[in-house]
Amino acid sequence: MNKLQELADLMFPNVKKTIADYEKIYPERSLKEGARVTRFAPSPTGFVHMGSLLSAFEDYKIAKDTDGIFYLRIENTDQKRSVENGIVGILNDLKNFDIIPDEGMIDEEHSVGAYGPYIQSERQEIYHTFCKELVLKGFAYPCFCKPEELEEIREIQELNKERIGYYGSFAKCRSLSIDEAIKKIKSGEEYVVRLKSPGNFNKKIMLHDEVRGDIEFPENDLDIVLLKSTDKLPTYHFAHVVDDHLMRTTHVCRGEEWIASFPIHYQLFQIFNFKLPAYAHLGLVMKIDENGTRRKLSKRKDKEASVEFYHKEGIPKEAVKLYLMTIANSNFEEWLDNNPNSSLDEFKFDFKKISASGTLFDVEKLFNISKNYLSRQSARTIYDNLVIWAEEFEPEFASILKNNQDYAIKIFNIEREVEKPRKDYVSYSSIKNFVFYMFDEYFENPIYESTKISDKEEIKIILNTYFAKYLDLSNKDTWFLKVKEMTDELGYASNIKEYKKNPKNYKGNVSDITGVIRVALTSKTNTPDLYEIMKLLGKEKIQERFTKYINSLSVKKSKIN
RNA sequence: GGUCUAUUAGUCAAGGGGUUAAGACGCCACCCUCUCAAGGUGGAAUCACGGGUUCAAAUCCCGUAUAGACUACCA
Repeated sequence: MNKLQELADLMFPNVKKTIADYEKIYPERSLKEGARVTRFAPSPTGFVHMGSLLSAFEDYKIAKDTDGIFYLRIENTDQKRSVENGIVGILNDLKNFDIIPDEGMIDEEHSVGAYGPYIQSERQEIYHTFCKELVLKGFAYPCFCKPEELEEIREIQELNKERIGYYGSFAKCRSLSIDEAIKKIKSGEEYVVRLKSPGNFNKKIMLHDEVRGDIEFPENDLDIVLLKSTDKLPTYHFAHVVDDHLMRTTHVCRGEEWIASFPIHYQLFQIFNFKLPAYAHLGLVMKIDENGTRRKLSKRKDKEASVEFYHKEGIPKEAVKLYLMTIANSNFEEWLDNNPNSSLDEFKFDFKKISASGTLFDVEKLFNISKNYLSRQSARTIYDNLVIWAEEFEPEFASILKNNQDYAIKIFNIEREVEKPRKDYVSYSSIKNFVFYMFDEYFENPIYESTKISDKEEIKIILNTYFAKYLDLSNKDTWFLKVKEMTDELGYASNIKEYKKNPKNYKGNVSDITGVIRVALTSKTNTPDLYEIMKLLGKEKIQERFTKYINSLSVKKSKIN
């Protein structure tokens, strides 16, 4: 038996299969011409954040636009980062945005699809088979360097202003004889498995990126770690190459942070003689941090990075999706404008329209999209979704809504379901502030905003006159005519233009009058259409609230005196 | 330090040799209007800098600057 074989057997005693066996188990997919296979490959470290959601979404679209396959692979080779129920969490977040994988994990333990296991911790045997073959071919070797030694190498490199890394003459264990390696392993020394890189840093290679075009890199000459020491689980680089080859991924669409390791991945594909998939490196989602500089949106530090944040805010997921689409493909907004009634599935992604530069996450824009989205929903839809949201985040409001279903829907229908609907709700969480005054439960001790007319006696006259003689809700136009009539009678201008010309001739104008009525009924100076509000409130409540308002004024006065 | 990427208004961006340099969000003004939210009209605001190439450069080339990513037995 040759020495290399002995070493390989010692390192991987349990490997029974060969790469060729796996090639048979996972044959090339028979998909129609041009169909793309993509994947989303997160670590189960908790919620999906905006950046990865965007990337998942692009992967999904890129596959679906061609009737291809989109699958979910869980990258849990770093066991200490894994979080309980992390997979279900990811699945739920994706599902929430209608991203349903065709293959991959479906819960913490199970998966569907013929190219599994789809969780890396269960692919150990595969990685070892591939790695063993590398050892046999002289492309991988055990490295016994301790962390301190690596640190030392690094310090020397920094001191001499040399390139940092484990390569060339710095790669001590590379030149270890096979016998020595065997001896060390037998004596129980800890080791990692490293790539014996055949690359030359002074040689250039040209790699193609679907988003950025051709990029020139130096060849990789780093002896990167393939298998980690303690559990012999693969590193990202190695797992990526093995998995994406065996799962027959055609398009690797991932964040820009990976672009620097592209030469490593290319080299591994070369060594194995595997077909290189197409790569697309997406611009990162950024934010401005406290120091005023841009940085990658961070899962840990930025609350707005989490999908959960928008859920709490009550931003409809459809709006988040629309926003993601607008930052994902630059021509999406235009397409939406031209195809307002088409299904989003009809929009096709284009690599050329994916931005290469990082995008600042723009919450204002999201709010605007959300506002427009909500304005197009029916009152019933608003009601249903609001109740669902409120049950989770504002239970009291939820029960009020449920006890007054028909009434609530009528409220939401004010200036809705018309050609140019009202646009004031930006999120479910914002709705209560727009409608609370319609419910007596929230109108027990209203805080009245101040009006232009502040004299109590005058207010009393206005409200009493209005209630006694001019409260006619039979028709919006006649109602307003009545209001104008009263305005003139009380010495105010019913015509605002007229008033502006000669303000001295009047005590005020019609908006001052309606202002008083509005505040009396709602406590607010700004509300939707007064006529609609009064119709819903009804005569009895109007009277009640007028009285309440007038009383509140006297209370205030006596307090001041 | 090294490698790579990016750079068009406050933000997202179109445009890839000749354009009055699109559009969206935001901002401002006016119009409409019973108040808002809208809607309408208009406006301010952009090609990072320096050199080339060219009759002509935001666009091509070379530098520089700035920002970001990577440079882990994290992904």
